[in-house]
Amino acid sequence: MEKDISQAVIRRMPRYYRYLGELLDAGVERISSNELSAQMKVTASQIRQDLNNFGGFGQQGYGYNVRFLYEEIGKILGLDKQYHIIVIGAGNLGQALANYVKFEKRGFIITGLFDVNPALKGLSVRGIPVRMLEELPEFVKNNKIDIAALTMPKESASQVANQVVELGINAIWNFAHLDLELPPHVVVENVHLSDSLMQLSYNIVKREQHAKRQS
Amino acid sequence: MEKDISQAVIRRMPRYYRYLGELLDAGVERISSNELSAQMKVTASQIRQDLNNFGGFGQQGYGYNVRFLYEEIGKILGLDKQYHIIVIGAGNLGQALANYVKFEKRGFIITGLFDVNPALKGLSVRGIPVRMLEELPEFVKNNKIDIAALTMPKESASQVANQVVELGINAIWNFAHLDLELPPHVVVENVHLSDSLMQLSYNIVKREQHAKRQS
DNA sequence: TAGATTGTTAATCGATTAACAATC
DNA sequence: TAGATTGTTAATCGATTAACAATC
Repeated sequence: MEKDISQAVIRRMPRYYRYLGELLDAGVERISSNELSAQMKVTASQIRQDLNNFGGFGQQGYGYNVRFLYEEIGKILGLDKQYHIIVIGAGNLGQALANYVKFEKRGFIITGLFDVNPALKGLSVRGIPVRMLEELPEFVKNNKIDIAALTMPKESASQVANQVVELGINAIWNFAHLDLELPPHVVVENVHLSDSLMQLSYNIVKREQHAKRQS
Repeated sequence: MEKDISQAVIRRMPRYYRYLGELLDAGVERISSNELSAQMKVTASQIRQDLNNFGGFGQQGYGYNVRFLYEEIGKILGLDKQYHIIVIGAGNLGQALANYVKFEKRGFIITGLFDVNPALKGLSVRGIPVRMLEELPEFVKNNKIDIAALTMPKESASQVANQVVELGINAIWNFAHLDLELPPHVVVENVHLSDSLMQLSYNIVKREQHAKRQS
């Protein structure tokens, strides 16, 4: 059994993917770890180490073929597959996800939108009708769903997460501000916007203290 | 000059803050690093080390006073101050931020909403009117703004970021999917939703490979 | 072949965990 | 005072960087 790749490496992969995509769009054919290092402001050593966790994608004396590396990283990230997503919570955030066309290009297809608010009945976002939450079991039975995005208030998130897992969905993109406790086979990715905002305010305060110390 | 505290520690602070807030709401008065460790699923050692970066908040033989520690972490994160935020890009995501009342409780006040789309003229979210982007310089001159949240498409993000910095705003909450290149005094916090989604799909693929190997 | 650049091993640096003396 | 638990030092572990032999 091969060793697990560290989360630090995984977090960097989408960024490599993005830079390579831009190079590809710009018509660049090959790139060395050194050139990429300069653009991305990470060490060339780190780039080579990171990539070699997954295999040898380059060639001595040449560097990396941009298109090839782009596609390989895409495969590593699972972007060669399709994922059907339901969004639970059809407020602004849920609608924002449903509207974000870029996701579809990468194989993430928003298939359903759910809410408990009857006022949203009849609303449809990019052709996807908002369904009432009680229709969820039936819907999941009839449609292969890979991911549930939770964009409802945190009060109901825990319960809905359990329900979703019981219905056989094993991957959750969690925007609710709490830690979900779920069976180990369930993959959870958290987006905690308020944590992010607090990191920002920490850095603002730090900068101001720093400035004060200077003077 | 004291040493910089590592980003790893900073990223964990909002989570401590959240758990302590919940303990406070639950009426818990004191907690030991060991009890907290069990709840948060991190080591007690890490909790003590993290906190002692900022000072000794506990007491031997007693543990930590929940309310005191909660408030101290709040101060560390700068939550004892107010921040005025403008959101540039009044699409679903921008509206979601403007609507998120929880932020206000922590001192983050959405003060303005901007967009280039004339169709949004007249719209108002939680009493905040959507203004046209050309009104931005005037608005920033007349209002003290601390943070600009960028929720517009990435194509214009770089240019708007530069403008915002020129107008004297030195903190950016960046939702656009690109790396902003700004002067070093500007604090940037990125939220890259598609990176997050790719990490999720990576973990889905990993789990499936794992399951296959088992069988 | 000579030059360039990878893949990979070794060295360093930093972060996490363990241990325990200090002290409430 | 005895017991509990912190604050902090030391040990371990892991991640990053440097160096260089392999090789295109």
